[in-house]
Amino acid sequence: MQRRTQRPRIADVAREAGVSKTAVSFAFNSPERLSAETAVRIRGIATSLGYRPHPVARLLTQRQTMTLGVLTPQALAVIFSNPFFALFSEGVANAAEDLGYELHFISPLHGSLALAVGRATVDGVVAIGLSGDHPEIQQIRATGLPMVLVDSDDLPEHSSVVVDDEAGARAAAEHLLELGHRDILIVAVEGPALTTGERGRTGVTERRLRGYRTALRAAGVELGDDWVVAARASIDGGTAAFQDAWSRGLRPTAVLAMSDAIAIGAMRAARELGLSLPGDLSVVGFDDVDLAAHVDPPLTTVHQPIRQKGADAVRLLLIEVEQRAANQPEHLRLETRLIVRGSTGPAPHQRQEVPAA
Amino acid sequence: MQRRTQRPRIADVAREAGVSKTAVSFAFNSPERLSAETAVRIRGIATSLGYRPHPVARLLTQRQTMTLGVLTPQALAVIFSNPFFALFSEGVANAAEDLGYELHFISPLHGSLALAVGRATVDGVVAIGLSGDHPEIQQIRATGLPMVLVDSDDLPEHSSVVVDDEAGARAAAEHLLELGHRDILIVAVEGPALTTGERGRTGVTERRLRGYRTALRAAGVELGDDWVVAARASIDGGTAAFQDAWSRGLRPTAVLAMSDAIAIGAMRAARELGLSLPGDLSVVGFDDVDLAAHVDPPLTTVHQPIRQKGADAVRLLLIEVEQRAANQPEHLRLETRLIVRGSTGPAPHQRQEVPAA
DNA sequence: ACCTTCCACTAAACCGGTTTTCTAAACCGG
DNA sequence: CCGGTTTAGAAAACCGGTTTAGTGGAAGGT
Repeated sequence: MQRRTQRPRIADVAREAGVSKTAVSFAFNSPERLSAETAVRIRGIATSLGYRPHPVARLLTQRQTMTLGVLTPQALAVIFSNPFFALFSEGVANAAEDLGYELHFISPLHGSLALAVGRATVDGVVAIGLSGDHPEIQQIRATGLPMVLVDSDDLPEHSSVVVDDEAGARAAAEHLLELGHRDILIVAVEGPALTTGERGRTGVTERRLRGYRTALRAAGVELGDDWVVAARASIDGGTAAFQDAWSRGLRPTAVLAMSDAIAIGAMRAARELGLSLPGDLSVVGFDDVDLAAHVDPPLTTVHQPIRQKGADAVRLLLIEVEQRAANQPEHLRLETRLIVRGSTGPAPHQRQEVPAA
Repeated sequence: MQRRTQRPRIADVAREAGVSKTAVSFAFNSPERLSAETAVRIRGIATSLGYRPHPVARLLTQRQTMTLGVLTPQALAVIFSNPFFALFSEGVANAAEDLGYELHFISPLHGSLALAVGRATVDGVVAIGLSGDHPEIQQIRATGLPMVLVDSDDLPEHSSVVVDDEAGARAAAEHLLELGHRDILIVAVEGPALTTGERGRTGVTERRLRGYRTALRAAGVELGDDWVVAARASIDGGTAAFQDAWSRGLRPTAVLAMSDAIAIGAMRAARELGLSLPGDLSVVGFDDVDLAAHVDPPLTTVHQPIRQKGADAVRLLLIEVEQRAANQPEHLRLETRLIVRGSTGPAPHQRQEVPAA
């Protein structure tokens, strides 16, 4: 009654072949240390037994996993529904693959990101959207894992890659102001940053908001508190946010959206309310995902080099991973630029008076 | 000159605390087996030393990694640029996360998918687009790793999730035929299936092609060999393919594209050639990604439940992973359905005569 | 014939934990 | 005060490989 229907171990192969474990290991990893015939014979027996080296066991001695982690403070399901993240992953994957690394996605496990990081068998992580005020940041850093921050640079000891969100946002707002808009609705990405009030001054949302505000203030435009709303980072989120603002009586002539998905959702909501684009309403997005150029009307948006962020982050990470020296962290800031397409136009001369939905 | 600047091991903590390795292990994993004060003291010393259990070492004894692999025959960079895959990942991630599993993406390593699978430390894999005639399929199966196939069901021993591609394609073609189209260009997804001629009868491309052909044949429409072209599965790929067909003198009144991205690319190319949509050219896509409803004109396409495919695949995989019994493989076939939007319309009455670009 | 070198392979240590088995002391009822 | 049960922790085996440090015999040089 042997319940040993397990997978064969190296010792089983060794016994069957009448050699030592060492010889079997050599047959797989350094066949030149064995006579050709022995190596072939051992490998033959191994395959006939269905043996393959246990990947975890070999990881234990080879001190690296050849795997990179992508750390996300949100659930993966949220992340993958975000086209921004798909582009970012593309950049990461491209760089990682070139260098022979695989990718492991790390998201909060049982609610704890630190726990997930602690369990992860990776050589280093690229953390996207992890800011210095994350509640578990200390524990995460305590793992000692090489880490590169993306879209956050408030942990100077870690290399980072950010884009100039503030300048991009400012350009977006200035564009609308030049077109004569004064009643501008800002739709932010919902997240801890907004809901915790003054904390989280370091996130993407805050930087973009600061850019918008700077431009508006410089133009002498008053921005009412309820003209800044939050939305889930999805098309539906944008639709809901615009509908909500509209139903609260707000009648913007332009929308500054913090992501393209939100912008597209807002456009949809506006259409459903009978508004014409960009005649009645101008919309500016952020990110310039592939989608942006293909919607109707093509979306005016702030371009940021998303793929490159991913690729650069991997590059910086590998500097740290591969040379275990105490190298200086590097901080990259990439440019953004406004891409004017068809979703923005001159402000209507008078406040529009369209029928409510 | 001690070059021991390594991370602390469990033995270091044990020595420092004056206890055995066992006690340290207990302090972390089953503190109830220690007196409360001892457990607290040990954990305190551990943190002060910066100790955390080595994740690989603990994987070796806990016989599972709580990680699922997503196996893709193509490079990850290709994969992530495909909106279809983002949706699929979303479904996979959602299901995996609910069950406490993390995700590891496995793509060919140094050109070999089997090598990558062999090295991967996962409890099972979801293989997307891996057909039975993949050159390394035997080696991949030899790993003995639980595996669920998506978009392929020609390995009966493995559970699988497919959609009714053929019926969907047929519906798409019939829709165009009913609108009076007879000159229909088919743009397939490029891949091994097409380039190897008759081999690979099992892939998505072949099933869809069969659906198109069945409908056309039933309507007595002749389909010239050069009216089936291949394109990279991207917007640009679709643009290039349509331009190429046009420059070869083809003048279709409709396009059957095997992915939404290709369809959108073809629409762009058509626009650039001065065609109006759907007046001069009707286009039908496949997949119904989020994007499809938001382009101009909204894309008529074949909907398939992509997220659900991912979620179902994980569900089937976990049945196999968690109960190591010899359970029966399960084969799911999900439905597709045609979504008619604005990109299709009646065929122009006479062959159009538009100026070449 | 003797010493050295090389070859092909083995034994044992090691990677860093977990788990099983065992033991000494404390506890407990009668 | 005695035998039996807990309790708290230690010792050793184990997970499944890789790597280091040998080792015996054959070949080569003189």
